[in-house]
Amino acid sequence: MPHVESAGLRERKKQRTRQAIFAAALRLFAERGYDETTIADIAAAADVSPRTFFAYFPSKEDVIFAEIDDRLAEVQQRLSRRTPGETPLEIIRQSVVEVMEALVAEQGEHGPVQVRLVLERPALQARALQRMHETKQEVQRQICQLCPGLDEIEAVAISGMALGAMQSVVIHCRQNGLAPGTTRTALDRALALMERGLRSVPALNEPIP
Amino acid sequence: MPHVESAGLRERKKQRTRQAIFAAALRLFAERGYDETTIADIAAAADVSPRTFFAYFPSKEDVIFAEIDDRLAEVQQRLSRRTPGETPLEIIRQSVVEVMEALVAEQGEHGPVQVRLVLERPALQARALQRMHETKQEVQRQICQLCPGLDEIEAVAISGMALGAMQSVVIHCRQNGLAPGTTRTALDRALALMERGLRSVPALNEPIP
DNA sequence: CTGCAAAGTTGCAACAGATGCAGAATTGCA
DNA sequence: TGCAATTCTGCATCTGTTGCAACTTTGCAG
Repeated sequence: MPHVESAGLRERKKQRTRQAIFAAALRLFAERGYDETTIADIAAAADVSPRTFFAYFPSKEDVIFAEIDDRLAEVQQRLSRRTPGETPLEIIRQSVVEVMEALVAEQGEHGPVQVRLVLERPALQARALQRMHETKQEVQRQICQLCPGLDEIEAVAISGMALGAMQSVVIHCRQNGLAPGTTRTALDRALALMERGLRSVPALNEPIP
Repeated sequence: MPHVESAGLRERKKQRTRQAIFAAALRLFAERGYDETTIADIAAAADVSPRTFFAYFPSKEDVIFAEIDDRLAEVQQRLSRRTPGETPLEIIRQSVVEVMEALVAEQGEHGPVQVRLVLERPALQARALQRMHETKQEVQRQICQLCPGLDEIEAVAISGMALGAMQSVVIHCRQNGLAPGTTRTALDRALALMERGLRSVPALNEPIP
């Protein structure tokens, strides 16, 4: 019998096929655009039948989101393993930063294409926002667990606030083509603002003429 | 020539047809569910041809969102007309409350069905979140215009924070079946939290054991 | 009242995404 | 080598969506 190693030839072949479909799809998306690429095109380029595509990805959208979803799931896992000694606020800050890093990671040659497609196709953007909302709920659950003294509504508000600010900052930086480092700085400023509160911003508290 | 009055028989008839399609669709969605209702079903129930459906709504989803979109557009319009004397912070608060009220308004007999569908169908939820994001950007633009002394990143963060908190609170209240009044109270608490800042919450700033 | 042009409606054909099903091909292992 | 499980494939089908051309209704001028 085969050992743990690579979990069998069968499994490896499956991974190779999946990767072939993924690579073919992203290449075609980059060349002709998302809507202009059909499942049949992708299947042909990956040398499988159109029907087989759906054995690997539940939908066309999922080709783009599979990786991002994996990374977000990983972050969500990590959220539950916290070392003592930190304050909840520090943990929230750290969580938000980690989620951001999972989102802006542009792995390999396809990352930039994924990001561009999500930003310009409303349907894909909608799905990304939904995934973000799931993450928000996960963060909220963690906050509730971490702070028994905190009302549930407050936990909801805090997670919504933190992830909402992050989401807007990331999208804004992306759309304006800012460098990744700039995004991180912007996020830090946003989080600082959240911690200090809006009352601390003079520009917001002076009556307008 | 016809006067302003009802803008002609033609227009009135169009409105009636639109309403018929809308009502038929919502009734069928409530009875059998969204996915289980086809365009053909809706058209038959509204006594028009399936092709005509698309002359009134660009897609099946739009039957559910047309009204909400209208209300949100109206709120966005109102954002730009502000009376002097208020502080930007007061205006932000007011804007957020107005957006919320546009979202939770359950007009007529179909409102509750719309809300339920959006909450339980991921695809519809995704679209709702996307619309919310557009509103966020509109609020951001207003903040920028209102506070010339404010950095753009900060405006982005503030709108993301405010609308993000509101969004989470509304969804949370909906999913737990809380009364509308409770939602308003919860939103007020969330906004207060945002104004004071997270540093003001003791539970967040004590190290966990 | 009548006819014409504009606006609205409809059927038809076509395409793409998605799904169920059954048979063919492949793989793992005894 | 052969069997059983797994995977791949073709086929039929359904649904949403769009373009097109023909048909019908409506508004209005003469």
